[in-house]
Amino acid sequence: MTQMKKITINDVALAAGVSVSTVSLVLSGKGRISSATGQRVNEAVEQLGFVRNRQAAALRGGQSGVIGLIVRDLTTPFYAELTAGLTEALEAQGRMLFLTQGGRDGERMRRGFEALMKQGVDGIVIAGAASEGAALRDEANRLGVPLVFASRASYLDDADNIRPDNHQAAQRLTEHLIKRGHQRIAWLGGRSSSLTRAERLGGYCATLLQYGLPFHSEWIVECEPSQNQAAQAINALLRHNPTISAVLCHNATVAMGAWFGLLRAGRQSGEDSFESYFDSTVALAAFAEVEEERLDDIPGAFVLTPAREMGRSVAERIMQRIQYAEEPIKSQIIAPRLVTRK
Amino acid sequence: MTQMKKITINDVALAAGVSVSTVSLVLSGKGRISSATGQRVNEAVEQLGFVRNRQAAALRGGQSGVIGLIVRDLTTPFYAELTAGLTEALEAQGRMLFLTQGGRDGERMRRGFEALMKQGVDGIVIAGAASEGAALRDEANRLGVPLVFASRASYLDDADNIRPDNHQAAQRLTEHLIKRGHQRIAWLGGRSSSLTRAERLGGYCATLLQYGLPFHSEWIVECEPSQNQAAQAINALLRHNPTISAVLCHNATVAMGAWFGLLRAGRQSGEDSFESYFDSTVALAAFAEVEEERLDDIPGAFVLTPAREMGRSVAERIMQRIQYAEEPIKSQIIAPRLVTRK
DNA sequence: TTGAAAGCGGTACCAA
DNA sequence: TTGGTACCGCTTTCAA
Repeated sequence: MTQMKKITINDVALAAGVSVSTVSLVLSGKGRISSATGQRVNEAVEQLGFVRNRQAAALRGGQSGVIGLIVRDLTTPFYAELTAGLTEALEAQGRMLFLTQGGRDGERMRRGFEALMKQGVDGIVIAGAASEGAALRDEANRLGVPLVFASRASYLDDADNIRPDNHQAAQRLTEHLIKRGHQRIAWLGGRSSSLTRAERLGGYCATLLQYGLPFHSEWIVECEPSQNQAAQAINALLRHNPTISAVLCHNATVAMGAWFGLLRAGRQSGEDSFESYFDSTVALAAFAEVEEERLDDIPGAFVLTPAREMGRSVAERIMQRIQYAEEPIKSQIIAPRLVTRK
Repeated sequence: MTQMKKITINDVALAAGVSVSTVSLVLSGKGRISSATGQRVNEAVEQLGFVRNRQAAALRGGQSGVIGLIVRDLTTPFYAELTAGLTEALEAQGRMLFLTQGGRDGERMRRGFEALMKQGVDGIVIAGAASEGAALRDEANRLGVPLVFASRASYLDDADNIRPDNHQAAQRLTEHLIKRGHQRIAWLGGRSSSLTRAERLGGYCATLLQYGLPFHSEWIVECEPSQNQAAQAINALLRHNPTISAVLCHNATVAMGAWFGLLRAGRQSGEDSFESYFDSTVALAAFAEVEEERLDDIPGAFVLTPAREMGRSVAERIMQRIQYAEEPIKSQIIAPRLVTRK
């Protein structure tokens, strides 16, 4: 309430008894200024509570220091984590993030893009692009704005693209099971329309073949991300294919559902020992979206995509692109991390 | 690649054969302009692919149309959902969001605050404030910037504050159990240092007393948000207090863990029927962070704080504050929603 | 109905 | 080492 009027460098200049250009120089630490005036200016700044207006600065010369993000859906743990990593890295560089949501089907991607352009961002990140992506890429480079894509599966080839290595993730998980003695490994979860799933399935199949293990299409079952459906699905699967000894789950929800299903089936089977039933029958392994320390009751291995790290990589990439306009297109594939318990 | 140079209203004015002021008027739809020139200008805009620079606009005249968010931790589902609701509502009003993270202990709140100020935001939202909050509130109103807090429990009194009604949430959940015939209801989860938990416990106790039901401090057990620990904790609890017939879980993770624990205990108990064991022994109910359609295997009721709605309310509140500077301080309590399954 | 011109808060070049 | 000053892109009186 003390002072409602905005303080500008003029006020500072006046108070310090110097010119605005001097103040500007002190602020940006550019020209060689005598420590005496430097002092005076800084004192004035302090005393008046001056806050520099970056918009004005950006208007005149350089960059706004702001990069825009169009994220598919913040509510998805993966994207939330990615966004967190991205802001972290940007803030560490004194930059900021403009947030917009694209929507699950990209309905609002275009609007977001335009809003960001109006705000004069230095670059744009699109996390989880929809079909709209290609058009925006063209638009962006028509306008000369650096654009980087981050996604969960392969995307456009002729654009910077950072994504997880789904193939390798599946491979590692499958290999892990094989090395633990499993020969008959099934797949549970995901929708067949998912590209991420397709890439993972590729890694799974490849690994099975590589080890000369059987592969049956009936062992690959789709399933909505619901615990209940996963529980039912795994039991149906095992009932029809009792020889299956391990199941790869497409995500944590499915894994939990499967685990619930197994617990109940185990009970119903009338086995004597709880432990022996599961250890001797079905092992679980799953793809995790983020660090799942909380889900520590589910036995088995997880492979996770370090989404936060991915976010940091995205930050670096976009900053490079801003720095060197002529940087060639470059994609980056983030390696998964295998986490085994117990 | 076609045109790297930025198009300004000057270019448009030139192309349309009018003055910049005319273009500006057309753009903002203010002055009365003949539809003829209106046409010409719009064509030029279209043709040149002009994008208006909001920074410049904000510099001269009014607001930047941007509000800043300092969020404790985007990775928490609750805050992610809140943020999503907030951006949604803001975007619907043609405004945008600057995102910064404050950190779990508010380490980076101050930095974020200053960065936002430099960017010239119209207002600031702090979601999940730490101790730093009070200082920032003072700072904000020294600088004359509207500030709104959003949190999971009560916070500062002399500031706008939007939060869930934890008391009522616990009350409804407890009442739900009582009406289903439960008389001996325990509490599982949360840390005793949590204010949210304290408020919920208040509602729980109040309701028990109100119905003349027994209340034992041994029935209230702390527990880390880990499935495993929850599973162990519930079993220990029930072993020592076999008469307990229902358990309130502090969050979904604890609820799942408890459910895992019950499933295993049920098996080990050697009951004949899976269903009967649980139905006749322990019912679960839980506080959920967000819509948990995915967690549909856990039986029992949930009460959830509509975080997304909360985000929208926050958006409205901050916009009001921006609009009417002299608006009095006002807090808002968001009612919970009870969800029962089956 | 339209145009000219004065800023908004800074930056940066050119002189002093 | 400093000061003067012409912009940056747009809004907004004030005249024409």
